[in-house]
Amino acid sequence: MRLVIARCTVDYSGRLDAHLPEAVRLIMVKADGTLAIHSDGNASKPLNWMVAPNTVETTEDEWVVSNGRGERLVISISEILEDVTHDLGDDPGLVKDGVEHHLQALLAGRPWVLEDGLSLIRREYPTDIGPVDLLCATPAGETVAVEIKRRGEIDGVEQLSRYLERLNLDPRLAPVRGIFAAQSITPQARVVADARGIEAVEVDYDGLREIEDSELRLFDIR
Amino acid sequence: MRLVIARCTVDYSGRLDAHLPEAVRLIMVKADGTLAIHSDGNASKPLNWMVAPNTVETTEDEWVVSNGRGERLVISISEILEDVTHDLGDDPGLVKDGVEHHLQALLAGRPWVLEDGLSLIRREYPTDIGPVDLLCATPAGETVAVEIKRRGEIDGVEQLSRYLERLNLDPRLAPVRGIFAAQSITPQARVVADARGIEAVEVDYDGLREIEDSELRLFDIR
DNA sequence: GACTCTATCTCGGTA
DNA sequence: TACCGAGGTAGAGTC
Repeated sequence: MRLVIARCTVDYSGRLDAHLPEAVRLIMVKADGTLAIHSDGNASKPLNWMVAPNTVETTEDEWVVSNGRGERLVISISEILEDVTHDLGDDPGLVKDGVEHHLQALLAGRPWVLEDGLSLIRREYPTDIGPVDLLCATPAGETVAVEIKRRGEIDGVEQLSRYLERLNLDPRLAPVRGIFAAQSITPQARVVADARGIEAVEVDYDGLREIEDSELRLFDIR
Repeated sequence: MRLVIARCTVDYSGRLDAHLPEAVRLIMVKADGTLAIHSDGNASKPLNWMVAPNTVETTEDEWVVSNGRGERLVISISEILEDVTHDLGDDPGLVKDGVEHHLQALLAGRPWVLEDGLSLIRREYPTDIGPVDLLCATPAGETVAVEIKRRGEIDGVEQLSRYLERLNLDPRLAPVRGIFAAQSITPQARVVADARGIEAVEVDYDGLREIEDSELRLFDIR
């Protein structure tokens, strides 16, 4: 990684056109060529950037970064105040916990916590407007579509409504009803779900994870 | 701005839980306290971050960043390889061109490119759930609501549907139909638009801008 | 402060 | 590769 602090102007042309007047900024260049220009205040995001894969050509007072999709970033440098380079090596990467995907995996393994007797048909059941998180069946042979969110808000209920609309066009599945599952559900989302005949269920993520842990210990499969 | 390159581990707890094993990384601290941790590859985004307003407490081998919303970032430092600080001063800021707002301005000036004979009633027509991009009229006196996006995806059709629902409650306007305009429209968005009786129109931003340029030259009003 | 919407969104997954 | 959905979305604007 190379870090340069310099007085510069910047022009970007690509997905839009943008210009930065002269000022002192940080230019960060990563090992893969990804480049970002940061100011000191008022934003965690860079002012300008260009992600790899790209080409960086540097002369003393001008850097030209371009890529294969017609984007071009030109940095004109009038003064360099700092210029350091370090090899950081590979990063072992981030371990995340608590995201929607993990919640989906937990519920796919035990759909009966959403409704007694429910069993999984498949995860990510495809429709022509995108995949349904879980498609399940009741003991009576009904079909149930489940949409899972970490935070249950109105757009999630609308997403499930769209899926139900499409699924109910399929005579092999219809009638399909919906369950909206989330760690927390806003009152507004609950109102909309009720109005559409969709059941809204809050699930206890930490509780589910503990159950999973104890099951794993029980069967000694760690 | 302070730039530290250090061997460290990181733990974040807040909107989710995340952990970074030990490795060499860049820690960037901006003047307002905004902090970001970058690796050298595979991402333009930081691995972890915490935006201002926050509190940063540093001891020699541990930095604790916390904010008022229960988020907490702990950096355990085992070795510092670089530590530089520069005052970058205020940044004059970015000038942009080519975003949705411009597309809206261009289409407001010539709505007939969306549909023959269409004329503008007003831009940013207010409803109680937000402003409609363009409200237009046909020669026959029909009302048409236009939603404009750079990229036309399902969310945009959903947004227009909500506006149409509200607008059709107003007896002075009803019936109102919709046009969904974007530089590109996904097949899924098109399916949903069709199902709702909304017309989906792809528009050519560069072409529109050229037409505008030639009109300006024609009337010599530059 | 709460709500809404845009974004050079970025990023990961999948067909 | 293109497309689609999630995101600790971030950030700006409005009320």
